[in-house]
Amino acid sequence: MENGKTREPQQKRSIEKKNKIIETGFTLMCEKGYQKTTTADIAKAAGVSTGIIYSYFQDKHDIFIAGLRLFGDKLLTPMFATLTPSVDFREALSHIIDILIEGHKVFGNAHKEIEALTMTDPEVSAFILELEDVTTKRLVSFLNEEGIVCDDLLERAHIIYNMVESLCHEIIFHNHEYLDAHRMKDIVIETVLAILQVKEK
Amino acid sequence: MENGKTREPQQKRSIEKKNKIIETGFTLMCEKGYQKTTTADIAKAAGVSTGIIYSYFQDKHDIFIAGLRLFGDKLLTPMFATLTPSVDFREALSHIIDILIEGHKVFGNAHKEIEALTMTDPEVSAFILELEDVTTKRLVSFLNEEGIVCDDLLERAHIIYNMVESLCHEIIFHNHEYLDAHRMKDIVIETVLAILQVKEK
Amino acid sequence: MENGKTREPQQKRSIEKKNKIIETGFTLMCEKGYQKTTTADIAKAAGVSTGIIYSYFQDKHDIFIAGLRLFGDKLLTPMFATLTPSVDFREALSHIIDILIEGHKVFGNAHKEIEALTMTDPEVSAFILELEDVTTKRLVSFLNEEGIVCDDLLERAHIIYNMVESLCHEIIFHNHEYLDAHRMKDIVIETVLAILQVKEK
Amino acid sequence: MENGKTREPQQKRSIEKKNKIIETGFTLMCEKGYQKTTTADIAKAAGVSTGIIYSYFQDKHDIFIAGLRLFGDKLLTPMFATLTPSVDFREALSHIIDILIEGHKVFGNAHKEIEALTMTDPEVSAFILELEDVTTKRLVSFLNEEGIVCDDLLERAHIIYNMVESLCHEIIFHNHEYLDAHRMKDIVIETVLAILQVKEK
DNA sequence: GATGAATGAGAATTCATTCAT
DNA sequence: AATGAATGAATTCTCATTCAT
Repeated sequence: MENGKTREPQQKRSIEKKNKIIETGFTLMCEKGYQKTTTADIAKAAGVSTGIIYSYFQDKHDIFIAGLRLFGDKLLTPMFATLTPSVDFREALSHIIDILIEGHKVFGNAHKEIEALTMTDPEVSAFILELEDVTTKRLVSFLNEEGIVCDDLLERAHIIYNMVESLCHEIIFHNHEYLDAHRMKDIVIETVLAILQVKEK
Repeated sequence: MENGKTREPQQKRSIEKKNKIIETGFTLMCEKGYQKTTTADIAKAAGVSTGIIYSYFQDKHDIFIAGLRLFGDKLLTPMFATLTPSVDFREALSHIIDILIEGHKVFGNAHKEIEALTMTDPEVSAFILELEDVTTKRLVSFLNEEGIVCDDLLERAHIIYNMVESLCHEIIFHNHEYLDAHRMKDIVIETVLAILQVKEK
Repeated sequence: MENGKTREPQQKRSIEKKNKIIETGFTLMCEKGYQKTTTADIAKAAGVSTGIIYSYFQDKHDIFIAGLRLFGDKLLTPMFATLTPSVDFREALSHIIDILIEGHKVFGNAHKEIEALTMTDPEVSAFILELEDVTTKRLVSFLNEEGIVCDDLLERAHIIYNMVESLCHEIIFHNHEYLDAHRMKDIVIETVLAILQVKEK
Repeated sequence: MENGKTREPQQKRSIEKKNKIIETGFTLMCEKGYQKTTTADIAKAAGVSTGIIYSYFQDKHDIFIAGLRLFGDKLLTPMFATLTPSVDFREALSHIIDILIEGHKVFGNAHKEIEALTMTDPEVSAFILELEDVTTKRLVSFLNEEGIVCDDLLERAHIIYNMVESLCHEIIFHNHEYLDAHRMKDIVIETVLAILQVKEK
């Protein structure tokens, strides 16, 4: 943790400043892209000097990782909170999707940027894989609790994960005019049920 | 088209050289990332001088776009060729997925890189949307030919498209150790059939 | 002296603190080099805040100068104390050399660093020249007391000074494996006597 | 040699440019000090862009090392050429000193700067030690040829080396007004003879 | 048409110094 | 008096692009 260069802010004021840098910096990186966001941009947007950034972070990359963790938590926490046993599974699924959409909005454009960095940056790669793992496995254990057990549940859970994720993207960015997001949501719910019911036979 | 700077090569030799730059450059960008690939890298890998690149392309970005078009075609052509009426739909689906996996291998890491650029670069964004549109719509018309007709077929086709895409990624990169790619393929086929059969009732 | 910015500490506590900064700072600068020693390094090593340094010193350079004066005195005082009339000149010379070696150890690497700064920094330059002057002249007056008088005694004294200095360096740092420091000391003593005896004829 | 970043100029024009950078850069570093000389300064003084510097050198330090080698040769070559058997040893000595003075003028202020860097920079350190070794050993073999043989000749040679060096400095910079350089030269010659004659007994 | 040396704007990072607390 | 967080000018180094040959 300690590297002799960066320091952990102790005072409330400084902690806020550090968080401000993470939030503003990460947001900027997600909006403009990692490469196109300069440390000067981040400093300006966060209302601090360039120097202070290097008191709290080793480099630009470090800010990105910090942002990743912060927003990763913001995404997972409410989602996991939703995965409680429920009488109406369909209803629960609909709710989970809504939660995920909200969570994804936090990341915004970041998702693509993060996935691109995944390819070249081992630290980002590790984080995003971990995120997918945790989510998939949490989903599996939830399904187990719901009484759904089968060999390939991990695979099914992952397919569901990807399907919900692309649904989120479509809903958030509405990239394709000819697609109706609400219809998609309904189809996804149907499909998820189909994926899981297959095994209930 | 003409901008007074770049020129369209007329001679066979020059056309080959231009294509070499596109292929080598695009491949490099996909492997190392757009930003981390320098024009010097591209020139060296393509066996040309840095200067000549600017005879054929306006800038680095232009090479990427050209690569996108070239490989877009390489991806779509064989895929579309496969979508011919068939007695065994399940068999056809399996074949399509295999073709797509092959097609995705061509892009390799590019996919993520391209999607990241999508966020900031309108030209890339337009291209990738166009690609998704063409694919989705072609899939829809194929399904229509197969006798599958319904209101939300576009949405269903898009969901299928995304599901197949993430399957491709998992198979190519095998990011998650705990997932069995072949099982995933089977589930995807099943699920696609489920998505489409719902409407056959 | 007063510049409206720095102040002369009155309290015992403050005087100690100022001296601590000079000693620690100067030592650090001599070990790591002037440029590579940051004010943060000095503050940390001296156990004070970076801010307080600027209460006692105008800038980093000022600390170096202060260190120079402090250690200059530490070097000269014992050396001069040794230069007392003696029956055995050779014995006295040997003792002087030992004293000088001790004195040089205090400076350590500083010597080179100081001499380098001499070239660009007038204040350092003036100080080091003054040091050499005082030493040379003190040596001359000592020699005079010993009955050695001649026109070019200043020049001879300076040559002796340089010879002893490079002997000190060799003994302290032992840069050249193939040189025997003790042999060198003997040769230097012999040579010094030779330099001076010439004039005794 | 090859590091994939810097390249060795092939064309006459480029070789001249590279040498210009070394000479101008090294001179500047010697005049203003290593740290105070920026790459921008060097580029400006050499009449080139900052970028081209990094085509030929890895960094600023690399330029310094290159300068060291270049001027090291300029110093040693004429000196070694002078060390030929001679009837009049005193005359030869006087000539050697003159040659060394000329050689040292090339380095100018560099000497002190180099010696300071010696303390912190292993590469500079290695170079300067090598230079001293080569010179000392060459002097010893010359003395052997002249018929001077004794156990501690290396030590004597090194003392002579240092004595001549400080003489050079005094003559070039004339730091101490009260010293007469010509008198010093005479004393040095006398002393050198004394150092060597001791062994002729 | 082709080359690759040269350019220089731009980015990350450092650190002496200041200043709010 | 003392602190140490904050500043921002200054510096090194990179690389897309140009241009003399």
